Amino acid sequence: MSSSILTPSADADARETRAEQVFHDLQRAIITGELAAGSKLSEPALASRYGISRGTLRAALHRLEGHRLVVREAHIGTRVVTLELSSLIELFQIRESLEGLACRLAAARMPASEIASLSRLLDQHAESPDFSAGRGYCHQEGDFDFHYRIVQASGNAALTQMLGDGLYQRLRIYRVQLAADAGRAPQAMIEHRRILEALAARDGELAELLMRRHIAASRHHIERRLSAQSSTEETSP
Amino acid sequence: MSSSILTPSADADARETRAEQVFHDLQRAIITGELAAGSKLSEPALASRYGISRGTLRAALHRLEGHRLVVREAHIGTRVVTLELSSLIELFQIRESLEGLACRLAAARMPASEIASLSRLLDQHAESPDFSAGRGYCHQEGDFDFHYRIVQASGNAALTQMLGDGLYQRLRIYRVQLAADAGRAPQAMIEHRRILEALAARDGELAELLMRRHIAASRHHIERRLSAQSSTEETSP
DNA sequence: AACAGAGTGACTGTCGACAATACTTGTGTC
DNA sequence: GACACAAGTATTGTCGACAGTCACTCTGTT
Repeated sequence: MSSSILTPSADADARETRAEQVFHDLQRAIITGELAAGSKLSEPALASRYGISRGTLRAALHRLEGHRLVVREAHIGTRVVTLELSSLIELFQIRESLEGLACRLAAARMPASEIASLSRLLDQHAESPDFSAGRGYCHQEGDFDFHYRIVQASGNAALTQMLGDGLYQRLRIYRVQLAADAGRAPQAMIEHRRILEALAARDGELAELLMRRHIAASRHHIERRLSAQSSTEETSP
Repeated sequence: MSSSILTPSADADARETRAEQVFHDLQRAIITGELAAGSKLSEPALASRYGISRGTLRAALHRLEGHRLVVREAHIGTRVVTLELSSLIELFQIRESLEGLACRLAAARMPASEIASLSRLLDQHAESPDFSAGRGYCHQEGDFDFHYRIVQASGNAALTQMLGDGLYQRLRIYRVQLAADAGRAPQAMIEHRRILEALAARDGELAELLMRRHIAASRHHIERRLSAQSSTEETSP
């Protein structure tokens, strides 16, 4: 089997529809901040930019709306979702609950080979230059890889879809733009290892508890970081 | 002044778009089973049936896809989601987790007036003829009203949207077609009252625990009911 | 000068038609 | 009789154009 760890996007398949190509590209642009949060998306402008018809572009926008990456209002237009601290906290509360569930399920069903593979993934992360420098890791793709692979191992397809297609995409917007997890990489690595140990021991209750604490700690870290950031920016408009 | 700006008759909402009207009607048709699960939705047929263009109908189908009520495949077509027991169990696992979270949050934030209002709602349910007859209640709108109002009281908008726009709609498909909760109404009523008591006592931990048990009991009830049903229907195709 | 209203401009909603792809049917061969 | 292949049909993807609605501007009045 090809050992490529894929993100759920970015497969430029020839059988892919134009609307799907544009959807994926817009999704990437929104996540990376290339399209600023809250900015309006003009249908004629985007259609001509991608060289497609407005109808095709609207299909892509509708898909983005389904993934909660844009909000549409009748006769008004389409805007990229805005990111507010309160919404970010809400998403982390949901993550805490759902990934705890995923951990409990994964402890019972995850194959030993997959557990070993995840352990090697953590080793790779620990050896990466980004991690050694104290930056990156958490707001990289890799962090979601660890979490996402546990979610996949839960065997709950609806859960995997709900987190992978919806929640994680939205969270990546925050991560890229706010660098929300900066400085927490070493502690997060320790917590990841402990979660993996609980999974290896087939202790679902413990794995759930550790994952909930891990995500709660991330949430608290972001809360402190953003509140401090906002207090130093009181003079800016 | 000219008295006839609007004819007050039969115009559902003039500000609602045709595509939105059709979306709501298709959503209703799917939930009620008027459109059978797994059946294919022909764009030309539906467009002519609603008297709209195919482009407009496609917008409605895209919104249904976003709500996970239909699945679309490029160059193949659109089908109503199929309901399988395994998926139903998955959705209940997610509900158990998320509504437990909602209960814990609601215990801290729910206004006393809303708790009193919910108590009166349960009284109404208990007095309804459907409940006394031992049928209904649970797979009525009212059951979701109780649950949904707790979710709303959690104050987590993302959670409310995730459950209300997504999960509950899909669950209603099962409820309508399988009458999954038949016979459990009295027990469910007792559990609802205990959850409400925990909320009134501001005991978030207990409220979460009770809600999780309540939903788990529903899940077990459905599992037993459907396994028994499938064993008696072995002769049917 | 400030506010209200009409007019203009742009954008979104909707439509019908054309092209590309998938499914169906009929035929021929083994 | 069954299977494989090819033509035909139906359905989906895409496009350009028209109509309705909203936002902005400019003018006129108080």
